[in-house]
Amino acid sequence: MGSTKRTGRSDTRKRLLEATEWLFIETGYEAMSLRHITARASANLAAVNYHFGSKEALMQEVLSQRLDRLNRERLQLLSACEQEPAIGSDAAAVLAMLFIPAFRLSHGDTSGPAFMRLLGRVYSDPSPFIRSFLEAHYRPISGRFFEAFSHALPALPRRELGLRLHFALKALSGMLAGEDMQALIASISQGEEINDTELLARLVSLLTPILTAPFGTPEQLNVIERLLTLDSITATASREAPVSPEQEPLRYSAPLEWLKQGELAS
Amino acid sequence: MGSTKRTGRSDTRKRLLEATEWLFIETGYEAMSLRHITARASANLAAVNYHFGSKEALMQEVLSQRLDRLNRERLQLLSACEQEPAIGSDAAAVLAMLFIPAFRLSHGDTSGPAFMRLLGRVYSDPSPFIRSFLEAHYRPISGRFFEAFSHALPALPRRELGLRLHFALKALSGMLAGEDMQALIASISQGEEINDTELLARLVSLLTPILTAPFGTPEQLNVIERLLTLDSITATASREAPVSPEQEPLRYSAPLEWLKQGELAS
DNA sequence: CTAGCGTTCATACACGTGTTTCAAGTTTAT
DNA sequence: ATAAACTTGAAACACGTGTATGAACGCTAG
Repeated sequence: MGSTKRTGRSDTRKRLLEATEWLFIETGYEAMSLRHITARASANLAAVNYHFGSKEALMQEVLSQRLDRLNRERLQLLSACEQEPAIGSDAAAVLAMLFIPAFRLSHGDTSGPAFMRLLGRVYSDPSPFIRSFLEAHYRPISGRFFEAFSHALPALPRRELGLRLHFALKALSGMLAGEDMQALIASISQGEEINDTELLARLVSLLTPILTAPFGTPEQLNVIERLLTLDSITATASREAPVSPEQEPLRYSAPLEWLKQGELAS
Repeated sequence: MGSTKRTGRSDTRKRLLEATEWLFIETGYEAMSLRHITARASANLAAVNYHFGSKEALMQEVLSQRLDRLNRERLQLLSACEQEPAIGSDAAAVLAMLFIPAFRLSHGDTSGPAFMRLLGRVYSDPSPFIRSFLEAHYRPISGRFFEAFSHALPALPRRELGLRLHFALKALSGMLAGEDMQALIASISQGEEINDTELLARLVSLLTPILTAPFGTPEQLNVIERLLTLDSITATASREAPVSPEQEPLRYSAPLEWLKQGELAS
């Protein structure tokens, strides 16, 4: 019997966890107040301090529940692949090993596609608490995957690899954060009848070049140099004739993002 | 004489602007309180409301002063390049046109390398005010540059282009935000005697593949499929033997990021 | 039934936030 | 010098935050 001290039938603890997860996904850590959480969970304000002790402990519980399992399965997949050199030494494959468990968890689980949004939030939330939690919980997996990438890309200096990984993961998290990804997954995966394999391959193929792209070619260098001179010309030209000390304010109206522009003309 | 209503010699307005910019770069919008600002500027708390009216108006002034000029010069450079088809139809070159003015402003100006950090902050700050400001002030340039990219990559569907641009810019902003970029620019540009052209070419060559990479190849699809089966095997295996209902918490210690890992073994 | 324990409730605390007020000081112009 | 305009100063306001306190409730075991 006596497993934990918890005996009674009270689902308010679970309701608090769900409400917290939802609000975190929707608004982020700082903007998510205990009063919002308890209101959404139909619980009393003091309930969170009774069940968890503090806001941070609540959040820690939510994140651990989701991310620990994810990272554990990522490591399992990596271990399983390291036996097969054909896969283990392919940078795109290693990248996919980071994707696939997250992708599966976001599909099969009760949370549904919300899991991806949670990943995006937790990767991009600026709160110090979230950042330190993330760094802490990624400590065991970052080392192993760094070595895997290093093994798949032996020609790349380790410092350069670290830079590019940082780069690629930022791109990934930025991608997951917005609703764009959900829209993409939802519309494409059933609208245009693409299967999971193709969608995953597409995502991976967008990311891998960040890791494998060669340094600037001579032609690129020429283009850059040409642009630099052009830029200095136009810049000095505009400075010689400063139209107004109060630089004319750019007119603006409704928000419009890159993606929406792409949607316009399909 | 009567240009504006301002006559007196009071530099507290300028001090407020500088303190605001510094604190925003360092801590972000929400974490930057008016009391912090006025303390750092050696001004009274009421000064900001007297000179600007509100915290948002203060921030708007700071951002306009920096970003309006940047975007104006970006557009100038784009216009100058559209005359030359050899450059105007190269995706890497168009990407460089976004970089170069920012790069120059961060070098020549009094603000120094802080300008890059400001860009990173403003691109990644989650505050609704910052986001709407950004969307508003990028309205005039996003359209023109989208067309430029579309012209340079005619084979890419517009929707796909929007997706990839969103992707690439997220990666860029994530890059600028951290201190990694400053460390990179500082150490590399004078440590390893690389010139600005090479550094720019390197950054551009990391970003362009996101725009130009082909869709998943058949070999990639095979790899993904193999990984998917492997993943489902390991996942079900671990689910059949659930070690503990309370999943064992991953042990963690000091923070460690990808980049730092790369620095370790040079 | 009743004592005890786990849980919920309303309320209060101490603090930090952006904003406002109005008196005092300082410069500029008549 | 006197008046007007501009600028600073200290204090307070109303609000939202995370946390703490006891009293009341509900169930279950003795």
